[in-house]
Amino acid sequence: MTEAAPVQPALTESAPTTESAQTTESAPTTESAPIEVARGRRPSTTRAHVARVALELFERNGFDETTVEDIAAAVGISRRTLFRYYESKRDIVWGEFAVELVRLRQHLHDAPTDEPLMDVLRRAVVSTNRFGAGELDELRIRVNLISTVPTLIAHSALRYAEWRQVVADFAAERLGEEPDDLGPQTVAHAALGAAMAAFARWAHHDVENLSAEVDRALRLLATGFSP
Amino acid sequence: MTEAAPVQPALTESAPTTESAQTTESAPTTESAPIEVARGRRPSTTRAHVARVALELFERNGFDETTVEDIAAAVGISRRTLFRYYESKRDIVWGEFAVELVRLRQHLHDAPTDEPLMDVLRRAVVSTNRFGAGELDELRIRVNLISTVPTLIAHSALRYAEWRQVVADFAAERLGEEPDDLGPQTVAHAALGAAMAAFARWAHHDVENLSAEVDRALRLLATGFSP
DNA sequence: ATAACTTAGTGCACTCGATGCCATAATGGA
DNA sequence: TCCATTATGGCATCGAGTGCACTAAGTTAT
Repeated sequence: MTEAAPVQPALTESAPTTESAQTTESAPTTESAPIEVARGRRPSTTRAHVARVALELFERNGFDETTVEDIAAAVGISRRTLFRYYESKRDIVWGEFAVELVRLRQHLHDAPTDEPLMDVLRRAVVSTNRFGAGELDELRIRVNLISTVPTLIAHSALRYAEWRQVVADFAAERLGEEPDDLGPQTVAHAALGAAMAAFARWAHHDVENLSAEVDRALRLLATGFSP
Repeated sequence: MTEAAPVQPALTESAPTTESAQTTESAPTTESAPIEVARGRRPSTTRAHVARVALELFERNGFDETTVEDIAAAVGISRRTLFRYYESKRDIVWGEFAVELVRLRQHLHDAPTDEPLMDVLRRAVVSTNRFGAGELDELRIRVNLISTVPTLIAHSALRYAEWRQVVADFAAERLGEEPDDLGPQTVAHAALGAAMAAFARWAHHDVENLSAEVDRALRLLATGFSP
């Protein structure tokens, strides 16, 4: 009955208030790539805006009660177009998860090789899950949905599998094994579990500091539960 | 990309070969209940038979490629009736998981109170996941599906949440905390992770002994990954 | 035997998420 | 202006579920 999202993305872009999109957000700051000028028809909205509108509907009326049609209408696009912004209705709740994964992988990769495995892991997870005060409200909504709505609990398994892969790859390198071996896999699964537990408690209970909770959970894991 | 089912049920009933169901399987051996005689129309098939037929189709043509219509036709019942045997197409793959959960809870409950937490847990998980030689083939198919097909990977999260609840309840009692507290939750998540990792390796790789693998994973967990 | 009750099976209509296809709109560049 | 490019939108279709009303096949009581 208790689930959570160990990683959650923040909102980045701005929300078009009027249908007429601002000409401001034209330059995509993709580093180390030739500065291509936007060609073709401009998108009429952004992923972030779609997410914001959808989350509000989800919170107000419930996830299952909100149809894709409803969301599309609220955003001001067609149902078909909505599916071009997000692969599925469920994915809206996960936002820019893929970006988070890249950050996590980078963190793990950059850690000093003499730092103990579980220490690196803990620092990396805590670090990639730092959020500004302005992001916390929406994050709570997301985490609450993900850990509460059956459809989303189910969907979460797919995202978590990706997260574990990142951790397993790292653990494999450290342990001198293959990512599919028992060691790396168990580390990945267990670390995910610890992080999920921390997130769930932060979202549902009276826990103030998310980072601290994640830190605690991963420290607990490193003890083997035998104090 | 790597998932697994920590617990999987065995087949129990027999498969009606002909449409005319055998009058043999009439007495439901529900222990400690008044021996009620079957009333009303007799079921035309069994959950186990449906599962067997469906799994064969899944294995041959793939899970997503097999429609509920296909399964119903192969079993010899209508689509509507199929949904009275199983809540969803996905649930067919999970078989009698609920029964397994009861067994696990019982095991944990019956353990001597002076035995260390992680020892009890390990023994219980290993014990509830012992399968006879005759069941292994079908179990492998189930586990392979569950850990491979995205739809099923997703669905697994719901079942795993139930499994964790059982473990968390037990851990909570041992640790003198609430099931929702960080300790029990982390134990539950981590234990599930370890078991999943073991199952995945058993199903996908050249691992012979499932029980031994589960045992190894849970021992590893108890070390805190710091050899 | 027959009526009454109980349980299982079925057909039908309908909702909703998702997807493929194709036409159309908007935009920058030649 | 015409072209290449990119976004949007409508439409048809599929497949999983679900609610409902009705039929079929049993058992029990009269």
